[in-house]
Amino acid sequence: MSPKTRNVTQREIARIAGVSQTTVSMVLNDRDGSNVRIPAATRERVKQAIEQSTYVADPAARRLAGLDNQIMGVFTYEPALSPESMDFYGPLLNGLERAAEQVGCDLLFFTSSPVENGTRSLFHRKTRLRLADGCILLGQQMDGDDLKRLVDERFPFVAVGRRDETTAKVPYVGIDYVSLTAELIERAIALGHTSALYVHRNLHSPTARDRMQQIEASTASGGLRFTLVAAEDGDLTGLVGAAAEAGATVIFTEDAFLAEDVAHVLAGAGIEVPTAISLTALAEVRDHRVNGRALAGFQTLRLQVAAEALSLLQQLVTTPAEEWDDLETQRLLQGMVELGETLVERTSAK
Amino acid sequence: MSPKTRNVTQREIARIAGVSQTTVSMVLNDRDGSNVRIPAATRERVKQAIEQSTYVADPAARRLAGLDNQIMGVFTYEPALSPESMDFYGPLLNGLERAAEQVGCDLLFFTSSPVENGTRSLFHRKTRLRLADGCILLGQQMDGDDLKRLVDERFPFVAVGRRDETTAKVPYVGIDYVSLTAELIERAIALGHTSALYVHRNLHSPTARDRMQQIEASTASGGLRFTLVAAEDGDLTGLVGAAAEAGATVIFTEDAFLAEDVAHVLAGAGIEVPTAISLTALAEVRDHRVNGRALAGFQTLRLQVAAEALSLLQQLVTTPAEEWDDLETQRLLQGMVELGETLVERTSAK
DNA sequence: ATGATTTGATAATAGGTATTATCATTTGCC
DNA sequence: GGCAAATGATAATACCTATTATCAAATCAT
Repeated sequence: MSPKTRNVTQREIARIAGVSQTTVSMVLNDRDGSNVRIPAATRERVKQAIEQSTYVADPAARRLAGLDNQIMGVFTYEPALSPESMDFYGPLLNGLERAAEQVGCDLLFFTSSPVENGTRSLFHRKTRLRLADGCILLGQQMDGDDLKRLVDERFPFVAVGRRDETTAKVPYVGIDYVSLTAELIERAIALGHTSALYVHRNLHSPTARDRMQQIEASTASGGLRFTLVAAEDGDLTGLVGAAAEAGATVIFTEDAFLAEDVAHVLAGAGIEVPTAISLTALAEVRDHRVNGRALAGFQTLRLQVAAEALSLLQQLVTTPAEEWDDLETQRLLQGMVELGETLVERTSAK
Repeated sequence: MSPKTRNVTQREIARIAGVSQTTVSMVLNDRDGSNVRIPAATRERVKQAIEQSTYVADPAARRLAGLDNQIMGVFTYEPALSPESMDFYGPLLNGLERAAEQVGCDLLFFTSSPVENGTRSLFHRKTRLRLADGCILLGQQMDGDDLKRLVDERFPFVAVGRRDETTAKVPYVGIDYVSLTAELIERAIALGHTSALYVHRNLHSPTARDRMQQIEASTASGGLRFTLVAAEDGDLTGLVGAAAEAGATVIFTEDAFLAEDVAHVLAGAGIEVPTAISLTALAEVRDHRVNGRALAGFQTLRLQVAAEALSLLQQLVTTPAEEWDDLETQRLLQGMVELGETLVERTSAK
């Protein structure tokens, strides 16, 4: 068995071409100036030597020397590749992969990140974060301390989803839920609805606040009157009663799964969607169906969000930290309202 | 705005604890021997300093010094995160993620790898392969040159799926399709079948040969007589004729999708599955259904395959290349036959 | 008391790349 | 011919960690 083959280095190339390691580096990086000059002949000789060999720059050495490596970290606060997560992460990861292939960069998934005192943390004692040029953060809920520290350390990163709750200015790419919610409420009003239910889980995430803001605004301005129904861990008793009491003719839910649950509970009470009552999610609906009908809601173009996030991240990486303020680092993409077949004209008046 | 914070290094820790960088390194790695001794007092002082700080070892420097990093590369010959690929890659990636989290390692997806002269190559001029401790290779078809070079360079890697076509000994974890195929044929025989069709695509992949081997063996031994039907790009004209001519009472297909196509063509000819003819895939069937019935085939436990692959890879990484022969580097896992509801007792005799 | 050994710690170096500073040689000019 | 400037190339260094070699001081043995 032959001895372990050592990797070919610039020094090796230099030996072959009869120059110094410095010269090889200069040729590789097309460096040429008043201080360093390399005539075409020498340049060609070195290039030949490289071409003949299997030389590949050592990424570790490059990184140590402070250069970029076209490696972007990906951090998720929960497992991203499980079947259950696919509904949410799938399109994002798909978008990331496509964009990464496009621009020629690799993706480092921080699948380690052990659970420390309850929650996953990006900064554990063995984090390989610094190996990446930058990092994409995915997840509904993310740790405020992580975000703050990333900002403080001037580490290039982009969060997917709006994140302006913290004091630090967090770069993000998200969807404009405010506009979407407003638009869908408008639509319901145009269809003759005056009283609605909003079935939500918790109200702590930024997007939850976005929706709530519009819902409160609508109720305040007398556009569409909302009654809130909290569904703690999917508990929907009280739903039917609340609907009857409010005389609601349309139900908004926080997400598509909740909409399915709601439809199920309504069906149990003999209330048919959408003939008896309209139903719509204030979230991505993809191909969710209720009673065989396409659920109304949003189309959030997660593929584009992911691509935009990677693009922004690359800009951050290639821009010195002092000039980051010149970039638009907080970007909201416009989604689309998906009318579906479950949001229809007001039928039963009360 | 504060100046860019430099990362805290061992040198910095050393300065705080009043020792040398060497000592810090020794403490971190619990080094202690005849040559280097550190009294408990000093050791404690250094540990304190580290604890107080945010010190994290620089992975690039570690790598450059020839150490491992708990980073495993993942290479796929096609996009792995697209919805279309999910059927095949999904369970594998899920298994990888779980196993990686378990053992605390990160996954570096080589999503760059541009297309060079027709096919994707692991070894392009900017490959970041060496940044990983080892690499998992995924994909139905993989490049023989890549495999050979990996073996030659003694780079730790594991292929998912049997790979013994090449001269070099490729470490792999796969499913024993030979046993599964044999078992399913036995089952068909026990159900009274004597003549079968095998509908296949190409016959070049290793698993395709596995299946074919058993099919030929069965035909030769007079167990179950097979007639081959090639479905070039899904073209299934000739299917019905071949079935009639051979008097086949059961159809085997190369994969589940092909089984669905076959069922469709049969239905078009007024032949019902499984009442008129039995149908089974020689591949993973998961929750594929034909005429509302669970398709017969295999259960290949891809989650376990992925976990086993990562486990083997870790063994390779932590074992010097000279001793690799002592490990079982070619592993076949036993899958399970999934009887389903489309492989039934022979009905129509011919 | 003095040579041998143990103890505690560090200087020096490797690993591969990029950059800065430096140097020797050649060319240009009058 | 002699000095300034341009040219071609390299030595030295930084990046950070792990390891090997080295060294001074303290302890031991006789």
